[in-house]
Amino acid sequence: MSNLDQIAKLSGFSKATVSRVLNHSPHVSQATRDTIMKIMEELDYVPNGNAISLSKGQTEQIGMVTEGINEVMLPFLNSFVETASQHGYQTIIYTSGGDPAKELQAFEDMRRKRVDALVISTCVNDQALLGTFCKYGPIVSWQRMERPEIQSVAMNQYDGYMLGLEHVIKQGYTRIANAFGRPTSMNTSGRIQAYQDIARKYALPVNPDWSPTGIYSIRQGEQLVRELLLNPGERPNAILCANDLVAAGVLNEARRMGVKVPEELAVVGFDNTELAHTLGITSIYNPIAAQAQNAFLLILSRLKGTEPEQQELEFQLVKRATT
Amino acid sequence: MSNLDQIAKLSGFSKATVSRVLNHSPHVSQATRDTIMKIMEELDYVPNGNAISLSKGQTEQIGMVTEGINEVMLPFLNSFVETASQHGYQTIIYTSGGDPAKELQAFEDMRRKRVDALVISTCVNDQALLGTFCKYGPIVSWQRMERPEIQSVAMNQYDGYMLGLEHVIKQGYTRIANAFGRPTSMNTSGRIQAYQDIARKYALPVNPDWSPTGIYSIRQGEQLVRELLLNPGERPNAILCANDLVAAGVLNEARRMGVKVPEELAVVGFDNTELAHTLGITSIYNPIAAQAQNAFLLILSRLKGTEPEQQELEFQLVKRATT
DNA sequence: TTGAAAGCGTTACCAA
DNA sequence: TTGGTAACGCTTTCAA
Repeated sequence: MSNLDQIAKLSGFSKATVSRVLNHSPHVSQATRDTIMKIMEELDYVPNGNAISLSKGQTEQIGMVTEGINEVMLPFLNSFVETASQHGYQTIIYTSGGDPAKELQAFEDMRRKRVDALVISTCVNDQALLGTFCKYGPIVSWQRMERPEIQSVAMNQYDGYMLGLEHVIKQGYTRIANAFGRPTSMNTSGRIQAYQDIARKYALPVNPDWSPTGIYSIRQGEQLVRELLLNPGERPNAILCANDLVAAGVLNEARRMGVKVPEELAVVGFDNTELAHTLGITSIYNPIAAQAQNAFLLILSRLKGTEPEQQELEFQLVKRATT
Repeated sequence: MSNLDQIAKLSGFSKATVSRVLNHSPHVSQATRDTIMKIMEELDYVPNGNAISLSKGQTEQIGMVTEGINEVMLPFLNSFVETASQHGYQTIIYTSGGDPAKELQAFEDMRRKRVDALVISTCVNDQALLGTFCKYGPIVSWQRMERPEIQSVAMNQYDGYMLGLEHVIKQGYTRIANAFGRPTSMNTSGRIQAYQDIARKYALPVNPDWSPTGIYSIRQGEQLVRELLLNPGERPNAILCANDLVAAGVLNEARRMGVKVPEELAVVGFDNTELAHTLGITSIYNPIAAQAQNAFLLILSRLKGTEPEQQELEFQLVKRATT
């Protein structure tokens, strides 16, 4: 493997000049540039990325921290990787599997200069602790954060959830159950707030058993339906879900139990993924890919010290066969 | 930010000794180690990852090359990231979006020493070209490869597909259609071979229109069903699909058209993802997560020069409501 | 426009 | 067990 030193020696110029050619500096004569380029080609030269990173103090790599990769965050991940790559940045995946120590590894890696910045989705560590890492580089969160030092590209879940609530009420459903997600997240508290507000506004029957938290998966959705429908006492006639996976589980199990959807039970998903399309589930469109783009752009502006250019985003309700 | 030099000066020892403490060398007295460790803690010292990578000539990062991240490769990605992380390796995502130039970027990055190795799934560049990069580091493929220099953790698709074929035939279906995947992949040719063999064995009716290639997505599955069932002439009564996404599309559209599944049409998916479980689609279990583990272990053995420890894997048919 | 030399922060070899 | 010092391969500042 050839290096910059060899190119310099062979061409008769200094390392500095060769470096200038590499970095497209205008202060190199065309003749010199040509000579050096030719030799680079002959030797099949490629610059060593580690040396550049060490010298510059930047890696052009961004870490994405998450508990695990699932279908809901797929568009986020894809869009982020794509946008980053368009700007010459790479994305490193850090999955914690819910282990705080493992998650912290990603933040340590920013201190170690392995990544220039971090984008986080679901985090299990204390936010105050994570906030202390902000001095080592930009941290942007997909979820809404309590700590102001960690910027967020989250959208106001209150508005999105309200869209779903108003929709089912307009369709005549009143006994509304909610499968909420992570209990500690601000996304969830926004949704809970929306539900409370609308329950008060329309004087809906409220049953504490109808609003469990910590429901994320298909299986949990299936389980939830069994509990809600087999319980003695009044049944809900609409279920709003934390995401489309849960909605799929709910729909599936309800049908298996012989419950008619949407006649006896309305089901609303969230995120409007392909799954919702396939199964014909009414869902709330959440512009996730655009949020990922915003996340990268936010990081880039912090890295370059420029003004961030963000796009305005909004939720939309996509009505299908389950309501 | 403190560095190794400062630790050395403050402790009164040399950089070499400090480095030994960092790398848990046995040739350091306990007293020295304690002294140095204490100072490191006081200064909140962390080693610079780039400097280590440059010096060692290794980054402990592995690139994953793919056209895009979708539901089918999710378990592969998750399992790979997890396994790699257990061994102290990070995973960098390279998505090409089908652009050969972009895909090549990943391979260039291995030359540049940004990644120590590559794991590839679907590749759009010429395999002979990709093979030339083997001299820069290990390359392991998820798909079966024509080039022997690129190792593969693929399983013999012939066997897996045969499982599905024998199953539908045993259930009495004879007019079998196939939604094959990427036409140029060896995975697909293995499946085609299985179909041809079984068609001959049981003297099945073969219709060229019944075996299209290049079908990967839900939408394509929906489209395919329309073509197959609306065409004049004989209809197939079973469709084996390239993956569960396609099967979901097929099932969905068939039902929408009023075709009874499994009475009038059998549907078989591939990979046995959560989607197949949710929709009750018969599918062929493909131990994808274990393949990803094998892929990493193969890379690690090449990197360390040790003997690879691989686990034996096999397909299984999971019968559900669509056959 | 070009060059010399001092970083960047480690590791690894050879002596002591 | 420890230290001195040359790598590792590039960027950047200061002079010329």
